[in-house]
Amino acid sequence: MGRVTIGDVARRARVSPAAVSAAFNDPAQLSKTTVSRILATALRLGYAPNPHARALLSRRVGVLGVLFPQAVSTVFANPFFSAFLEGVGEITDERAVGLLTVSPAHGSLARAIAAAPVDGFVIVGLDEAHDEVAPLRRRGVPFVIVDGDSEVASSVNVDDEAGAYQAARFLLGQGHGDVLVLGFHMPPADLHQPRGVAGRRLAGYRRAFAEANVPLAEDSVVRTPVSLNGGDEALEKVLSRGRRPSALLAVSDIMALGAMRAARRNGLRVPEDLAVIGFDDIPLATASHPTLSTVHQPIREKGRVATRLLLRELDDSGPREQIVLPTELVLRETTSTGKAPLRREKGGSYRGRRTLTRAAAG
Amino acid sequence: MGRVTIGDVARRARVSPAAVSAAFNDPAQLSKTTVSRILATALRLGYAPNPHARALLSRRVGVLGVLFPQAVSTVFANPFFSAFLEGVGEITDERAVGLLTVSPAHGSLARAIAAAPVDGFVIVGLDEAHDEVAPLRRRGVPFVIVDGDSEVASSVNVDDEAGAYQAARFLLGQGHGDVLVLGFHMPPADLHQPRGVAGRRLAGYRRAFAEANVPLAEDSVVRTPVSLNGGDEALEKVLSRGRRPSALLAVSDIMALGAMRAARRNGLRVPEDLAVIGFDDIPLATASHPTLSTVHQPIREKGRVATRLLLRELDDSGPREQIVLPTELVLRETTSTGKAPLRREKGGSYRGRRTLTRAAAG
DNA sequence: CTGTTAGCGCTTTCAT
DNA sequence: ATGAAAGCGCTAACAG
Repeated sequence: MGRVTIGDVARRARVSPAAVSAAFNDPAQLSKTTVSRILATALRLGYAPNPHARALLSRRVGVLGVLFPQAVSTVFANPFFSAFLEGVGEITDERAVGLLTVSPAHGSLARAIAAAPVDGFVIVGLDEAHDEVAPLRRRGVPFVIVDGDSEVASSVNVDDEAGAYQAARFLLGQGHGDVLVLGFHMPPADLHQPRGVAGRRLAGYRRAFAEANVPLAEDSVVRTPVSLNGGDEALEKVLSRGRRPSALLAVSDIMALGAMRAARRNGLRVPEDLAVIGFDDIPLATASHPTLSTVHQPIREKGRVATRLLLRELDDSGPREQIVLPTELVLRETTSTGKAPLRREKGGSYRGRRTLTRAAAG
Repeated sequence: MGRVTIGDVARRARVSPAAVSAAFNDPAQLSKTTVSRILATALRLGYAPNPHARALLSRRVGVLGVLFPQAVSTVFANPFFSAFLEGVGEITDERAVGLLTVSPAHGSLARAIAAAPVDGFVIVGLDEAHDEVAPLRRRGVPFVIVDGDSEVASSVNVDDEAGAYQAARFLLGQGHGDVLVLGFHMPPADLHQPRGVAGRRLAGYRRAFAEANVPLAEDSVVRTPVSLNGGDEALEKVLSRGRRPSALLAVSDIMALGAMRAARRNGLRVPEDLAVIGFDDIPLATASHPTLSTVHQPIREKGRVATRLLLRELDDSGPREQIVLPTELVLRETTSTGKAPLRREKGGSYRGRRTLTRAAAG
């Protein structure tokens, strides 16, 4: 029952620990017979190398961390993150490395980060400058930022502003007067100056409203958690106050889907009574009924790109890059007016890659 | 840039490495002034303890592994797993431990398992006797089996057979003659004797068919991947062959949702032309339109229970348990006939807990 | 209260 | 082709 160590195997096989190590890692340098004898005893004794000891020495664990700004349980409730993790998983699977999800949770994020046995981090939704990121830098653990600002670290973002702008402009162009906006729930401190993704999407909406000369009243922007229930309850509350918006912009598809459930429950038909445009284009957007119009962003691709960037940095200490992926308005049934054919409209630009030379980070 | 170690801090602070260690882990045993001096130098130098060294000594990393039988990218494509991970995450967050997902992937599962820096494993969809589980036992890493058979390890399952039976019986009771079954895609070897969840759900369906004296033809059971597209393509193919089933039983909600998409595309109305019952009761089942009738299983609860069981085993070396959670047929709109009120039917039983005494397991 | 000593389990020179 | 010895970074005993 007590864990069997390399020493135990060595003793039983009448060789040195070094020989056992070699038998596992570089069999060529041992004679065939010793190797097989060692392997046999190892098997018989049920020996498995201790990953921690190995990692301590090799400075490699074969694990990539993914850092979320929210509790793990909330993260998995949002298909956006699932899709993102699919992308990450494609690469980690291919490279046979594990995937460690870390989140703020009960204890402090800082502690969790500091203690995480990983070779590198993909950080989602946090700016490089964020306090939580400091311990990583301290530990000298390489990281890539996703959906957040960065100057020196590599990062992957999408053109949120342009996508949001397209969505709002389309709705306004249809003549909708009362548009309800479902935004990200956020700490009060950030409310008047939302940063990152939340800020960019809202800014896109606002630009369209401004251009169309339609005022966007403060009570038309409802902050709500990124979940089915979040969207559902947000619309429910608005409807219960007697307001009847004719269109809805949601910063996330899952919110939009939740809102549609509330709409249906309240006897509103989509899109006739309520036009809806989401954001993300999660796989379910095409499986809902009616199918969801939304701002497409390449979610899986985002995960793949970020992971490759990180892995490359780990392997080659390659250069840092800031990447911005395009967004695109996809019109489906929740905005269809009569029998008009569905349209696709090119959204954000692919700004190309700015490659930075290695900076004095970390 | 070179990582700073405890020794560096000790030297600069003019104390011993042990003092530095104490300053971090048990400040009480040091004088206040020394502690703050040490902490200050640590901060200045950018010191962070090395998790591997720490784990090597303490035999604790603060990470729980979750082992899936499929590639990570497939796993995250199935909301069932997301919901399960939500449950797991609730507990790991609470206890401030990380969550490492490991999957077969490119490299061998065995290697991945052996090398994973975790304190314990939640194993999903693999029997205790499975070959892949051996290395764990060898390493002496505690684990809990979910959705799989086990004799000595703790396990969490639901009453698949009973749930499936209820679903099939209901459909058959409605007089459906041509029922299509969407089953789990599986390796050819297992086809004629499916094990575990796949076997139990199919067995439940079969029992209902047998009782109703309706033959279940082999070509009425279509094996398909557990995903939106899997279900979509499966039904598409059947329809394209000219067959028009009046009802569909899917072993997974996500398949059912995919099939509904295919049905809609082919002009079939649900439930009028095609009644549908899924399995799992993922959150989306209530957000789809029409809402999905399904066999409810407490997915998040399953994740929570399994994780608590594992944690308890790690902490107390507590006793092993085999737990079976109940299932329940939930009738929603995809089986509604006319205006009949929705029904709930109690399904599987909560068999209670068999508590095993500690067995001689690795 | 603080410092010294001795490993945790493994790999890696460097001899043999 | 094989073994001995040193040490990765940290902490747990013990002494001082």
